[in-house]
Amino acid sequence: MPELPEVEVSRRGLLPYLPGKAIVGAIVRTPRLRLEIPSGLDARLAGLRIDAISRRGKYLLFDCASGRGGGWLLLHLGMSGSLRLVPPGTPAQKHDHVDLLFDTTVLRLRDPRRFGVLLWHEGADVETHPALAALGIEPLADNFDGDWLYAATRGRRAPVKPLLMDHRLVVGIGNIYAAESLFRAGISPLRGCHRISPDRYRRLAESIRTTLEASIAAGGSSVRDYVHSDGGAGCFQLSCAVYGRQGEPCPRCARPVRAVRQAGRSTFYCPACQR
DNA sequence: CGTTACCCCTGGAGGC
DNA sequence: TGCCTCCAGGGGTAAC
Repeated sequence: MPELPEVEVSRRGLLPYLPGKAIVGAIVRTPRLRLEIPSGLDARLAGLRIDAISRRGKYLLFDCASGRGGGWLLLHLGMSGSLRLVPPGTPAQKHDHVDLLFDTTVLRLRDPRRFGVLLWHEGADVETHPALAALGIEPLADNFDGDWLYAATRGRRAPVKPLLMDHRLVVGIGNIYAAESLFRAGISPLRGCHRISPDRYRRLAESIRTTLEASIAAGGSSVRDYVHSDGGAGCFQLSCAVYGRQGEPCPRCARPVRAVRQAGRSTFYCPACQR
């Protein structure tokens, strides 16, 4: 479920509760996620304090670097991961793999498909961690714009959609927001990135930014619910224009939305509105 | 470089 | 009711 907006909404949902709190311990029920959770996490975390929670791409970064033996907790929610805050003693349900224990609350990670990742980085310089070092630009950063995209795609010929989803180039854009951003920009997902003008790249960068920001804002309206409930509220708050709508009328021209397969993923677009 | 296939996992939907 | 196949919002690797 999580692309950048969902991760950011989760982060904001935790901000009122966790920073400044001491970690009492950790319970790892299932060490085998996509990568193995480092052993001894409980001993390593106990006594550390979470000073801040940041985000890099789809990674949530818990800054526990201030104390002796401190470092950073890196969390990727994969395809099906979600976080919730529950009262201490709340029984774990199926797929509740990890608890971070605080004195008055528990941060619980649920991830049915176990494509998530939970890693520990010793020391303060988290950006050097291998999972983060090769990541591309943040699409909500000030220096991300059409000119940047245009320059970054010179010398490449791949279709634009798989490129948008390549986190070595731009982070955080998954299958849904790639499709929605391209629809808003009027660009075909099949178009080679070398055949898009600077003007159209500007429009695309703007579409990416506004799509992500609108989604965060929509999820943000129910941040508490997202983190505190056991439902998926916070996702899908914005209806999609083309994603998942194969055969349905395009919201702009009413011709049927088409589905194709690119790089092993479903792509939805309007062949009339997107060129 | 770009594309494809396959891997990690579970669960839901739909066909029979 | 079961059993089968396909699909899913992520990402890594290897092969061609």
